[in-house]
Amino acid sequence: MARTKEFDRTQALDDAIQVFREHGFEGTSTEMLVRAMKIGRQSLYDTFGDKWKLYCLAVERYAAAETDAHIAMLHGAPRARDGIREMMERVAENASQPCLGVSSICEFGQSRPDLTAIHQVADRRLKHAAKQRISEAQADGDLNATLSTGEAANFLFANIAGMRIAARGGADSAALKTLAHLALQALT
Amino acid sequence: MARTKEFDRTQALDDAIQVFREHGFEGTSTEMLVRAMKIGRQSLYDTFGDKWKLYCLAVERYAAAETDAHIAMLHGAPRARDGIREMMERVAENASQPCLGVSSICEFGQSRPDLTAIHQVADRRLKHAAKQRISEAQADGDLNATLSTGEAANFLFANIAGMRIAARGGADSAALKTLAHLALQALT
DNA sequence: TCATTTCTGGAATGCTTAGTCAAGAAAGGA
DNA sequence: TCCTTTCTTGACTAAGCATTCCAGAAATGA
Repeated sequence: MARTKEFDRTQALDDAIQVFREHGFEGTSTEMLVRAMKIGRQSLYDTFGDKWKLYCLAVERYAAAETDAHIAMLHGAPRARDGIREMMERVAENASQPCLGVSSICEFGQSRPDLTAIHQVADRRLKHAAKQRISEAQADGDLNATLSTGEAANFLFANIAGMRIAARGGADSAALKTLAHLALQALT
Repeated sequence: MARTKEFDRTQALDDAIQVFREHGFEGTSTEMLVRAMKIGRQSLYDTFGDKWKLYCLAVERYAAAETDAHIAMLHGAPRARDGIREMMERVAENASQPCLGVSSICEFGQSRPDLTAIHQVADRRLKHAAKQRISEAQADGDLNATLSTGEAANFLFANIAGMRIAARGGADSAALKTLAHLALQALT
């Protein structure tokens, strides 16, 4: 068998993610995709099926990467509370680029079961890690121990989404940092 | 001059708002609009110009009404802190329907100056009212007076957006109420 | 060199879209 | 009654869309 030219699927998918982040699903045409991905139209359809499947793959990959990054921050400091702060601060620093997770939830809500399933997988994993770390911080006396860890985690995630909307609406870096700080302080 | 049949522009615009809330700009076709608005296609173009102008009008009207409702809640109780709480609780109660403000910011970011201008008008008005009421609550000793009123207002707005994203992602009413409560408590 | 495989790019298909046009129905004033 | 205005309806145009088809280029193993 002859092994022949192969484009980098992962790179192409990352390029697609960038386009979907900026323009959403409906706002993105296949023309925009093939240009950004630098592959032929046929390769796109052969490799990814169709536009919707590609979008789902993009959301899945983005969510996994984003979850990894959140968890890495959560565990990036010995003290649990510092880890939580680093997670929130990283969001503030990266919020100038739109979030595909927020965008896809906003665009489709719960109307597409396959998309909802993708979100749930990432959500569960992140929530599990966050609850653990929140629990630790509570044990350290750094966070209010009367709060349920699940509620505290939900609050952090809602604030992350809020920060990202604020950023997309024009909030500057300093304002985002303040939001991150206030969200963390709320759990103290 | 003969006054003749006239459809209700305001009602038609409200119908358009409903469609745009659910499907966004790109996800809405003129076919969906004329059906929902119960007017002829020609009437739509004669009255509102084109799809984009109709969308801007819808966002503007929605933002004005939503701002009015927020402000009404803010002033719905003698004690400033209660007014702020009522604003947050109303959001929790109404969050099952998607927010056109969040949606349009998510879909277009800062890329359309006319849309950005519409948001800014509503934002400024709401922020002004919120800052006043926050300031009162601080004077009452109900809110942490070391916080800048602007930062506190931004925090509340970010939490409103976060609650709405959470709701669109499937959060139930109890979870939203908890988010509202935590956001308010954060400013104490 | 040749064969095999994969990617490319343009052309074609068929559907959907936004927006226009034109004929006529509805409604009320004169 | 007739006239004027506004709304409706369906047909139409022209562009854009996702997707498929096809001919050939690129790349590599034999």
